[in-house]
Amino acid sequence: MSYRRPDIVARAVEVLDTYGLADLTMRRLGGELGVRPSALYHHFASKQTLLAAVADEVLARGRAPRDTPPDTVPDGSWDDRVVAVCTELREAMLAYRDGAELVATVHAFGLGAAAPGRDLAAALADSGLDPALAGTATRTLLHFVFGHTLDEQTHLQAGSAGAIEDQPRERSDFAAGLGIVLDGIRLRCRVAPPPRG
Amino acid sequence: MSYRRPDIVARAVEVLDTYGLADLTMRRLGGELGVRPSALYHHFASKQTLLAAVADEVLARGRAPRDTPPDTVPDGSWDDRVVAVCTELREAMLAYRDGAELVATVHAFGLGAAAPGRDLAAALADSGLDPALAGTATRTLLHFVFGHTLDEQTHLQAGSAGAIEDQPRERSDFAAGLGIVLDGIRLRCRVAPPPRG
DNA sequence: ACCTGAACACCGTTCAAGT
DNA sequence: ACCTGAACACCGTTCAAGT
Repeated sequence: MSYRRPDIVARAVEVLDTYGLADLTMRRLGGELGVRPSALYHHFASKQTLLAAVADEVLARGRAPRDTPPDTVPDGSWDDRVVAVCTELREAMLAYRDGAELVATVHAFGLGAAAPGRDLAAALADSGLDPALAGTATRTLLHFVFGHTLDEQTHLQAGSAGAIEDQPRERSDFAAGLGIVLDGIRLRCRVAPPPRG
Repeated sequence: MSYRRPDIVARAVEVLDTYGLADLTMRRLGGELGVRPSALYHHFASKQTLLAAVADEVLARGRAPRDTPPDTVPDGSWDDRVVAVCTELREAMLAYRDGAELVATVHAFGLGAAAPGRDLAAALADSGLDPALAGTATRTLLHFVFGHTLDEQTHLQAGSAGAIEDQPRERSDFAAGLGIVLDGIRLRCRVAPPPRG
């Protein structure tokens, strides 16, 4: 049974948060679990597969509890939902050391971390945009959130001293950047020209 | 004299393009140069420093020849120049295997690849945007170009077979995504409402 | 100044063999 | 089914010693 997989992933999250992504090695994780590194290959085909599972776990933990059942249509306007998904994604990655680097890498290589993209696509499906443009918009939003949060976390972790005054600047920068992308999208989903005044 | 540094970087670009970023190791590069790996540490303090130099070389080679002297104000409207810088950045990274991964990583860690950011900031300085927003806009554009091109190059290199039909789809997707971000920026730099008609 | 030789402290992955 | 033991083919980096 794949019954120990969750335990291995949970330990891997601990190692990630404590020592960083560079020190999350198969040998170190094995040592932490009291097991030879080769034993891990009975549960995961490769290190990349393991990292994908860790990225998905980080995202799952950062997911706000939804009071609506899974197959209910989410409430709120499509753009409010886009902001919610992007904000949640950023916060999920910031919650663990090197979280942004891990999730962005796993996503870039197509191994996992696909949930935020699905959520964004679902929200944009209600925007009235044609499917091709909605796909472009989804990817553009993801690139923004990944890129911004990677920068933010790198700078945050670089100087633990100056982190106190960097945090608010970056926080508003996230909102401002997201606003830029979102307005560009909004401009394309009105069939009629925007109302003047 | 640092007279061999350019030779080392040139060889490193060859190794990158032939074998990929994962195989661009100090040991392999040393072997390619007929030298022990430890000899490289007389020219570069670390592998990261070397990679930064390689990234800057890739960007320099992709730079279109400018017929204007360095300290001349570039011609064209600010947004045309933004499109030019982003297009050139994408093409420079696509010109070498794993170019996007290399340049994006070096930039994220703040080790190099700073020229495109400077060029974008210079263009946006003429947009009438206030400096803080211009900084946000610069970073948002960079995140888009890095993220898009990383995706594009990964998919391009994954299937060499289907690359023929993927290329045009991605090419127009780049223009479309850039258009979204650029329109969001334009919306913020008009003090007066846009002229109707 | 530039490079060698040799070492240090690691990696991911495979696989026969044990239980 | 799950893990050990041992190996294979590598890493980045340091540093005394050579020329």
